[in-house]
Amino acid sequence: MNQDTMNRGFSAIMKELGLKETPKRRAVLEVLAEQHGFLSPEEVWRAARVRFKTIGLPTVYRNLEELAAGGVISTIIHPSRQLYYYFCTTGSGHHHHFICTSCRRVEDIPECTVAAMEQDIITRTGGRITSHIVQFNGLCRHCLTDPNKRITT
Amino acid sequence: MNQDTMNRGFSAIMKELGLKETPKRRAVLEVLAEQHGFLSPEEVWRAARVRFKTIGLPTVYRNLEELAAGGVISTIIHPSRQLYYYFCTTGSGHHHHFICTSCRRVEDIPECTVAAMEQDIITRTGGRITSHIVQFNGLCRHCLTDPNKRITT
DNA sequence: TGCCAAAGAGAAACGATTTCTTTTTATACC
DNA sequence: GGTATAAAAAGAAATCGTTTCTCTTTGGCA
Repeated sequence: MNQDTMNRGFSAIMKELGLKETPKRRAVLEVLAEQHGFLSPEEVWRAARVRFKTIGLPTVYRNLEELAAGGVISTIIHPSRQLYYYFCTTGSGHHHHFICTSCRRVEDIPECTVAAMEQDIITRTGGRITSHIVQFNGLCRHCLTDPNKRITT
Repeated sequence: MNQDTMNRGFSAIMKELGLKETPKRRAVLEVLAEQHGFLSPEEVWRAARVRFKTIGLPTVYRNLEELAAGGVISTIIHPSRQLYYYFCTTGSGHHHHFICTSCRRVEDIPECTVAAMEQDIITRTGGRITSHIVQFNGLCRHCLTDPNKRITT
């Protein structure tokens, strides 16, 4: 994804979500989009500070939250229960992931599988599902076959 | 589950896990077993303090963790990302849940569904799964049909 | 160009969870 | 039953990810 594509796409995204297009907000999104895997809020902050001498950690938290609420980025709950963020290139909409705890690679889980599971639960319990956490943690095939292929960035 | 059954079962559980059978540890387990739904560590602590004037919150945390590691109780990640605990009466082994965020009722999700999903991901990605979070949050049929049926304890 | 609500800075608070040190206690062995 | 020992617990304090607060700045529209 080149800089132009990114900028054009990001402007549209901000507009759609009714968010002002500020440099800080764009930076937060850019940092994530340039990344292979998921990042912690603090990691996003450190990367953003390279461009802006002053950018507050609360600003990063707020923007990550807003962008995640808008479905632009997705949240990853690490086994440590820390929250990480990931830029979904697979387009908009709710996602589920298989995350590599070693290299931080993220792979999509087909929505249909989750939808079927959800329908099964609704039928079985008679309840209503308001949200869910479906996430598989492990080692991707790259880390599995050759630990040196590990991406640490 | 009456007191006798509980005590006999609990002793065996402690022994199996190689844990000393202390009054505090038994209390933590009893508190959870007497409960309809999931509890926070602090709620367990408050309930346990009724029996013991002195029981530390760290003690509760430690015991909950040990018992969860042993598979005796299961963890629930609330949408707020707070950790809750739940005593599984469905026997040992890994479980998945549909939790009611209103009355705290917990219903099991059939393991087969999750297993199929896991196998699908392994085949598709070529990776290895080391852990997962599969949890559906919502309102159970009781809370859905009649909010007054809500169990708040 | 100026207005104004949204956004951000920086400091401070928050709160769940963990760590540390000392004391207590359950269990194994005599 | 008495004792050694390693696990367990108390209580206080630290940790640290996250949020809140107040004041200042700024993007977007009239």
